[in-house]
Amino acid sequence: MSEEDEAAIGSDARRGSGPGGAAEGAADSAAADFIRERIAADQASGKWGGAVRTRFPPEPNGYLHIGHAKSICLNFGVAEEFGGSCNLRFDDTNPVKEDVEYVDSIQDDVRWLGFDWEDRLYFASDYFEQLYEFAERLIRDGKAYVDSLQREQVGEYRGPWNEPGKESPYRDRSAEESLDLFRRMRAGEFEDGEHVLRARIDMTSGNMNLRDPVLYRIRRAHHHRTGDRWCIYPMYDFAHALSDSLEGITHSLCTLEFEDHRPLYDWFLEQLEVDVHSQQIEFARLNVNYTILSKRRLLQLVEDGDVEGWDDPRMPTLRGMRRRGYTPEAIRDFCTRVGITKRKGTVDVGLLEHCQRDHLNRVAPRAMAVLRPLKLVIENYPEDQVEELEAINNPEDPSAGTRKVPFSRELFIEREDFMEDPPKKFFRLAPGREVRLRYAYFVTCREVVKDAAGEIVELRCTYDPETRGGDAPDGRRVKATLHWVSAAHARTAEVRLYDRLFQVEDPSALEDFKQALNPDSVEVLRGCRLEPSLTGHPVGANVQFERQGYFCPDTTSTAEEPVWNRTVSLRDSWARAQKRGG
RNA sequence: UGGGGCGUCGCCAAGUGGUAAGGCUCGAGACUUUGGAUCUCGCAUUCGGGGGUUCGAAUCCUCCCGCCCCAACCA
Repeated sequence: MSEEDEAAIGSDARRGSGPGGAAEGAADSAAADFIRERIAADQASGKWGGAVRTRFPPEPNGYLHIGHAKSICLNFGVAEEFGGSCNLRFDDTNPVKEDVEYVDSIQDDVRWLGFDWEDRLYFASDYFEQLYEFAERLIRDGKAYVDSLQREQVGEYRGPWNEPGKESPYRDRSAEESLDLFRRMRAGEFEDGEHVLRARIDMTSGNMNLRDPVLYRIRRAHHHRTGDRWCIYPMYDFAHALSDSLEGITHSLCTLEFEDHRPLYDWFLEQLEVDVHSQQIEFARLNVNYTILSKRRLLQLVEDGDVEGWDDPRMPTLRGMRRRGYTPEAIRDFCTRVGITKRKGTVDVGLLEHCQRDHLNRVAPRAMAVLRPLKLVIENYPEDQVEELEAINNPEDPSAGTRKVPFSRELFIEREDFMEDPPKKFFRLAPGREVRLRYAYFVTCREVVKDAAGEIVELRCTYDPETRGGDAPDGRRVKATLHWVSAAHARTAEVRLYDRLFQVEDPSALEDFKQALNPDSVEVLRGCRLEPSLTGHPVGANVQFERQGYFCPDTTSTAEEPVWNRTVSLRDSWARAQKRGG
């Protein structure tokens, strides 16, 4: 979106390079998708005078999710790449479902994702007066009429796919009569549902959208922007096509289910002889396995309390992902890697996770945190001594520098880093075995202390003072390096580990998608110990807990009671090997 | 059943008549003070199927099969 970015948009700067020079890790010069090819062709042929104007047209009836991100990246991305612009337009033609809560959150989410519509914020409702004029014109031209059939009758007359529909007895109403009725509809003289304005197209068309589609319905509902000024509201097809035209949209990109609406879209623009006949192009919407991307169903989860809200970290909403710690860079990278085609498919969440790890690996500072603490006492380490050991903040980024981490006689290590009776390939701590404590010393386990119940409560170890920093002067090697935290200096925190919200790949295929909800989608760990440098870490700021994953403080986190979310775990080849081996 | 689309590796996805890119996943190895990262190597004789055209087809023709969307006064 910046000037530099636009300047950098060469003929093949198709992918990646979102705002802020985002997706560096993404494919460099990948082939353009069919939409970009088409736009490039239009630009080359001089159609539209080389202009490219797109729009992202959400209906403010829910929160944006990862599926919308694909569309946002496409629309804003294409505009940016071709030196055009992208509008943010709310498709707010159905007041009973829409709310300002959503228009606010949507703007916030689009901005967070990294896109800027500058002063081009529009609402279909801003065009209500113009749309009304267009409607009157259609009536005057004999291309639309007021129908007074009952709602159910309209459906019956439309007929089934395989037979032609029946024309409404009101279809031949004179233009004058229809015009009068339509004006009175607007004036509020009729009850909801009493009349409807329909286009006069073709009741025998194989395309149901052309069987005299409804243009306006009477709906006495308070609109979030126009209040009670209107009691008739335009339908999507009519409003959308004309809003696009009014805004001078050159390429109107939408999802596949609108493919057979295109003839209707074109019909409106042709009949009304508008200046700009926008081109609608359809692409496949995004699907991700183990989740659900349906505003209706997501709303249900929220309303039924299956999740904490729209921003629950397990939700595929942009809000939820943001709270969980997902970054705009990763989401944008994901969207470009997924591509744009007309094939419906389902992308593996693994790709999303990979994109997130890829980004965070490069930018997230490292720290040590023990999630399931096991006390480790170094018997030969001085009782009251404390050393400040130097640790690297990010091995992938030398400029991130180093920090000091306190080390003392009593530490905590991860419970799963010790096994009393280790299997063959287990390299971590075990009785009599020596391992390295990261950035500290080599320690050897001398004794395992258990409580009455036989539970391991403490490990007694000895350390080798010669190995300070983590290297043995005699060249001695260890097979494992463990993270740790000094017991006296550690900060206690709650950590939430998230797993997929659903346990089946395609919950929407089920009769009741809720049956597939994963009962273990969140595991709350209390009493976790964090290294002191993490104290007061800002909400949402990502850090890698070494050997474990990427985490960030939750929105509910406070200085007194820190709460961290795991965004995504690190790849764990040990865990995978174990799983594989049964 | 009428209309509109889509079928290339487990998942995405290039390919547009010249002899199957890439990413993710997965497997093997190297390296490693994160069993992370990185690095090497491997992973479709075959493009939903059958015919045909052609010196040559995933790409052209043809027939068939499969899947998705559409009968809201939702978007």
